[in-house]
Amino acid sequence: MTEAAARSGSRTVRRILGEHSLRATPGRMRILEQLRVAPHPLSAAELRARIGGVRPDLATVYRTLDRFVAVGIARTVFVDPVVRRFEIAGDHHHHLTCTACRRITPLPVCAIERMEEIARTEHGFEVDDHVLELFGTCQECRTTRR
Amino acid sequence: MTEAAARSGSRTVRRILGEHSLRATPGRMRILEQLRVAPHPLSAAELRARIGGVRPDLATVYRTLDRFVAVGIARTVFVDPVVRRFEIAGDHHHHLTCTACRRITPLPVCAIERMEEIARTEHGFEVDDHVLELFGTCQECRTTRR
DNA sequence: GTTATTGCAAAGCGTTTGCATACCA
DNA sequence: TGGTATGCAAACGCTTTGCAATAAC
Repeated sequence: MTEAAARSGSRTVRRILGEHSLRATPGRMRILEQLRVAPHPLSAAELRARIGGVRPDLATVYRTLDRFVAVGIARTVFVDPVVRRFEIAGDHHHHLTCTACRRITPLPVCAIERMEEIARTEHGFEVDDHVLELFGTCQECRTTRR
Repeated sequence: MTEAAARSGSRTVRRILGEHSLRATPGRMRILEQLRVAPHPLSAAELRARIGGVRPDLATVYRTLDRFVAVGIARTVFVDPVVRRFEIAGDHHHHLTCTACRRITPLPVCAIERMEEIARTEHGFEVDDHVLELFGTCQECRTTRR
């Protein structure tokens, strides 16, 4: 990366944090930087490992990611029952998780039949199962005053 | 439940285990029974709690559920980042997870737009997010000999 | 200067594993 | 009877938390 690019990335990251009223600490900035350039959803430990130099503590990574999720900068990805994974909350998309090698590939499409076709034709990925869960609020929770 | 129904359920459970070459031990049978009558995906601890009398050890529940998943009797449901949930591997379906009360409701439909419509009209559930992950084998894993 | 954030260390919690015992086929 | 399943207890790995020190605004 050129120095100019790094400076511009730093500005962007600062701006994003500011827009969400989060203090721009060095650790946070570097965590957000990694989240932005990650090729696929990362666990907290993986994300930390990608940070060069003096890395923030794992606890800080978790706290920061929770914060990011809370304000909508990041999102949790459910593909692994043992590790929680995070990704930047940008365009809505899904993933191809290989059950053999566990590789995770982002898939920028979302109509299910169409997705399976694209997985096959463009990624040579044979879909044999999928997980689709809907989240929202049930009637009861919407009508009950809090 | 009547005695006759219990006897018939026991026979069914025995048959299912037999069909998968799994020994019909009391613990296994009771775990499978609970899995069959569960109204929604259960964690190992929740499932164990539903067993009356002398319950099998939690470790046994885990081992048994893993076994069930391996042979295709059960399936893992990804809706919670901290607990693994299991359900009987019957008809393909999905779930409505309320982000407020965490209640999980099965939804026996699977074309996404249609699902959202049914969630709204038949369950009064307002979908505002969903998880859709595809599983299968990538090209590389399929072409590499093992 | 105030308040939020961090590192460190310890605790927490769901899940897995080793091993001796008990059991099904 | 031989291989499998179980209970118990300890280990494990990911994640969270308390607290004093530090840094952002």
